[in-house]
Amino acid sequence: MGQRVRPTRVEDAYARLKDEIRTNRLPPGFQATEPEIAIRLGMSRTPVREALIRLEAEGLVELAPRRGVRVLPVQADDMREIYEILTALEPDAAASLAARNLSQEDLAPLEMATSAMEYALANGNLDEWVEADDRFHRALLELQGNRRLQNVVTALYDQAHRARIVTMRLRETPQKSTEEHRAILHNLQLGNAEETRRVFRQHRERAAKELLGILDKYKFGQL
Amino acid sequence: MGQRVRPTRVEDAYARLKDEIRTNRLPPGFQATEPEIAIRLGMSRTPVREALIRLEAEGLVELAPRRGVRVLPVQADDMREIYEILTALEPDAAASLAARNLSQEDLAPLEMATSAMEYALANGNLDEWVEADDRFHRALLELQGNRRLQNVVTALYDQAHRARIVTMRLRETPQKSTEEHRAILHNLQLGNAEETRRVFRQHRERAAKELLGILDKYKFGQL
DNA sequence: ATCGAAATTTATGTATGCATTAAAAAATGC
DNA sequence: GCATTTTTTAATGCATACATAAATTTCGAT
Repeated sequence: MGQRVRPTRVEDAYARLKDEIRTNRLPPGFQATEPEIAIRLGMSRTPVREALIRLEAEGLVELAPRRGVRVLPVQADDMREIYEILTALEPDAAASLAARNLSQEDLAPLEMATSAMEYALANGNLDEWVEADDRFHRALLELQGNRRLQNVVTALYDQAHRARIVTMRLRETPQKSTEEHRAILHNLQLGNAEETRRVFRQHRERAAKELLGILDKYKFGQL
Repeated sequence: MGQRVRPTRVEDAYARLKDEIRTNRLPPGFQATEPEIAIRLGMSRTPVREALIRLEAEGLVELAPRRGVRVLPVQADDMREIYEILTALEPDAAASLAARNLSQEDLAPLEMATSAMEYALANGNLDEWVEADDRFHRALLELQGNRRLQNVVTALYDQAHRARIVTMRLRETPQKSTEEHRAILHNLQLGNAEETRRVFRQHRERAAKELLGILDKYKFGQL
């Protein structure tokens, strides 16, 4: 299979930093210099720098000229931008997938993710719910196949993920959202492209509205 | 204004390489090692490397383990991916712009780009036509305002640009395409969101079909 | 001539060194 | 005290050094 290459330090730095950012352990606004990060990760500045360039390209950090790296905040306006794009992209992708009339087997990853969401919801496990939600959307993209689309959407998810973690606790339980996922899956199974698109679009628009409402309401200065 | 910082070598390397790739002076499939590029650009490997990482993130080159950099080809499948995304994004963006009922003045950049296309078409200046077309789409995005959307679409344009240059010569004159731009602009002026979306979507779908037809027909092994 | 092993070359990943210059701190004058 | 200048500190951009390992060539044996 894919020749196992020994992981490089750059990859390590990239993965670790990205994970810490995604999970808010390196919170928005966090700032540090290259040497500081290098020491923390136990390597020289070179691989750290290269990892940071990648993270910057993905929109997770900003490399300020003399102040080092800053983890970018995700504020209401950012989420507006992100959801605007997702609302345009995902329903289309789902519709094209529905048109392909996939087998139950092909759709299994979506079925599993949906069930996991329902299960997590029933148990009030919000973190797990968010993860399952993520899996659903990623699996859908993978099935759809457009690699560039996957990259674009994934990058946006990674940016939005942090805000979602925080707002998760400030909203009602995601009952509605879970039902919508089930409905999307149902329409994918039926191969109903137009209805899939409609339901998905509505899902995104409702979710965006809800999330933005919370962000505006609580006015996170630096989220 | 934005404090003029002396351009760094990384920026220089990035800009030069990107331009050479965009214009096919570094054609798809071109391959070189880091030291080779460094010598060509008159700098050490370090800034070259950092520029290459950026270009890789943008999907223009591939950093193969031991073979150095390779300029990525843009084949039919790639264009299919790119146009699928653009078809989902741009019509939506245009529609949201139309809904804002912009003034003639605001729309001036689009007017100028459209006129330039018509002029270039009349004079059979295809290179200029492509550039004006590019300006139209970029101006529209800028007006629309979503920064992330701009980045995503711009990156896709940069990838597609090279294929467009080549196929330009193998197709009929872009009469139809030019008219469609005029129609899009017209609907933006009228503030007709739904019709703007429809016309734009049709524009994208027709353009994609045409371009893919040419790519499939001529079967560019390595474009 | 053909194959395989050993030697050589060289691209990469990473560390380190260093000049430049921004920022912070200290010192000076009012 | 407060503002201003000087000094010090230290972060970055870039060059260079170097170990490792892949690729290539050389060489020898059959």
